[in-house]
Amino acid sequence: MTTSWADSAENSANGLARPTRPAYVPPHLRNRALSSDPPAATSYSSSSVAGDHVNYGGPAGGSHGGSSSKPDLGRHGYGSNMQTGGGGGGGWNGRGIGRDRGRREVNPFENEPADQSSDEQESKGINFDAYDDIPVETSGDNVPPPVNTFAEIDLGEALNQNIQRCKYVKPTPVQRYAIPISLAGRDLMACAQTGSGKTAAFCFPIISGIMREQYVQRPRVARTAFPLALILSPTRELSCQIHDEAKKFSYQTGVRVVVAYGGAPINQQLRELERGVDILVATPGRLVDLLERARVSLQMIRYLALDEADRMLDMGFEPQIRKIVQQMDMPPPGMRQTLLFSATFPKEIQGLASDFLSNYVFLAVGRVGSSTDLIAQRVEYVLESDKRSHLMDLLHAQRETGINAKQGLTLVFVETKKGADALEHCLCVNGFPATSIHGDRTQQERELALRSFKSGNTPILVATDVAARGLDIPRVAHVVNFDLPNDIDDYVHRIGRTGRAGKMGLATAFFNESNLSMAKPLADLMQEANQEVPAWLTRYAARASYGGGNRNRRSGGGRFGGRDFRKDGSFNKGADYYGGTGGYGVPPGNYGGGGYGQGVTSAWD
DNA sequence: AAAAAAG
Repeated sequence: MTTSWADSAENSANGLARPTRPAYVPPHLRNRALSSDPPAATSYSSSSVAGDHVNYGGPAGGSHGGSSSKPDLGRHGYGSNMQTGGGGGGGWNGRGIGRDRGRREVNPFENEPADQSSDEQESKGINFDAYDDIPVETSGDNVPPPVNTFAEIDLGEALNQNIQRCKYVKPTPVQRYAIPISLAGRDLMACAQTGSGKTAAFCFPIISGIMREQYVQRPRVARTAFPLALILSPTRELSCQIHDEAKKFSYQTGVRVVVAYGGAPINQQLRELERGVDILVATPGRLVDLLERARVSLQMIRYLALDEADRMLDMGFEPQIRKIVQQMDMPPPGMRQTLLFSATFPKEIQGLASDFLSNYVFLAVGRVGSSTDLIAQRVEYVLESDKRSHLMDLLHAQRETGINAKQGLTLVFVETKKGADALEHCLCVNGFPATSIHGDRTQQERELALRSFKSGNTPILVATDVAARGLDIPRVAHVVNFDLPNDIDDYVHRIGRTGRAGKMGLATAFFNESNLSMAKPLADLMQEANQEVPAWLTRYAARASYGGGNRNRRSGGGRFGGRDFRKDGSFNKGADYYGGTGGYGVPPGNYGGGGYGQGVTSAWD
């Protein structure tokens, strides 16, 4: 079995390729793929430093079934419609291959806020010390080893340039592990703390993979788009954010990214789809709509990524996700690569998720409480009737003491949409510049509110859980849980809107008798995160009755969903969170990949 | 019970 795509290219060029394996043809060879020219190995050799442990087209050793069976989806006639202009040196730079009908690609880096260079370090939030000593658990067959630098992974010249343009210096911990696993073609279930660079972790391998294979011939059906990759997320704003990121990563790679979500006119999205799509980022509802109109087909999907995967598979979303993944025309597990990411991953959801996966690698990055180490957590006992005035006291003090002096933003979570409107109004009336975001507002209003908040124009945002997950809003200095959620995982995601990219953050929660079910999980979480737990909360926690709606999923002391549920029920029953058989706290160099080094952070989501 | 996601 060949493991390098140079070999594959050679086989293909000689017309000997078996149809069961994908064959790579470097762009500079594509328009003469059928000639007898020997394939030159020069175009990529310079960057394939890590050939010893990162092999494209299949895992090294290739001994585990299923994992190497990359889909072969009618890939014939490669090079048939290729017209690379011979431009560029790198064999990877297949820009603009017959796509987009000559339209000039907008430079997504152009309008980047031209950082005041003194502030650049600050704004990019590269904190190289914050994640020094991160425990990692991997499990699964034959797990590909991590890398320490982007340079040792051959992602392709164009993508490397974009990584530089993004000013990512080193891969973050989750990226160090997840990218090689994905590049090896393996399915992946990954848990990593909020704000640790998950988006890039799944985007890089997908973009890189498509760059290698964009010669794939797709069916020609009028008005139907055939994306090669699908990225699903639970909210429209998160899909937009992922789309924006993916656009940057795929600039000048020839890989086209399109976003589709509800609440916005569908026509423009349809036009974008008609211009061609490689990676489709979508929310479930709009995607189902597009599938039912047959404007999108999933039959060519080779990569499926679910962001906030546990949320996507919980009660509200599961039927829609099953429909998309299992009841339309998407290739089954093993014929596609599936990547699931979240900061939390309850066991029961892992069970559901395993339906979508084939011989997957489980990855948990982050020591107990590692994310929340960066977030100072406070809990205050506040009666329902005192919440508003208490919040305004906080905001007022904040304004005085200058905790938020540097344009710090405050994100206030409430339980209901009506509550959000009411609180926003109350704050505005009292002279606090606030706006709000929730599912009853129009999409236009939602996006405006988010922009206004991000820009600091209205530095207070009142939000429902629509804003709890994934949104990357720099400079959120303070998250207030005006109403606590009923699920500790939701709390983890909410406070994760601050303390991102290695920076410090503050989270304040208002607790009262209506939050009794949260007393124990909250106290446990805070303790794990080395936070001071008020004595009154400890008393509530001790009193917390069994079964009172408190399904404490982490009775093992678990944090960040970091255990592979496949280990449950066997020898590990009742063991501590990371007490498994190995992989925990991987010592530097254990994988033969060189030292872990000191700072390992940089490319945050 | 609530929120999100199609119109």
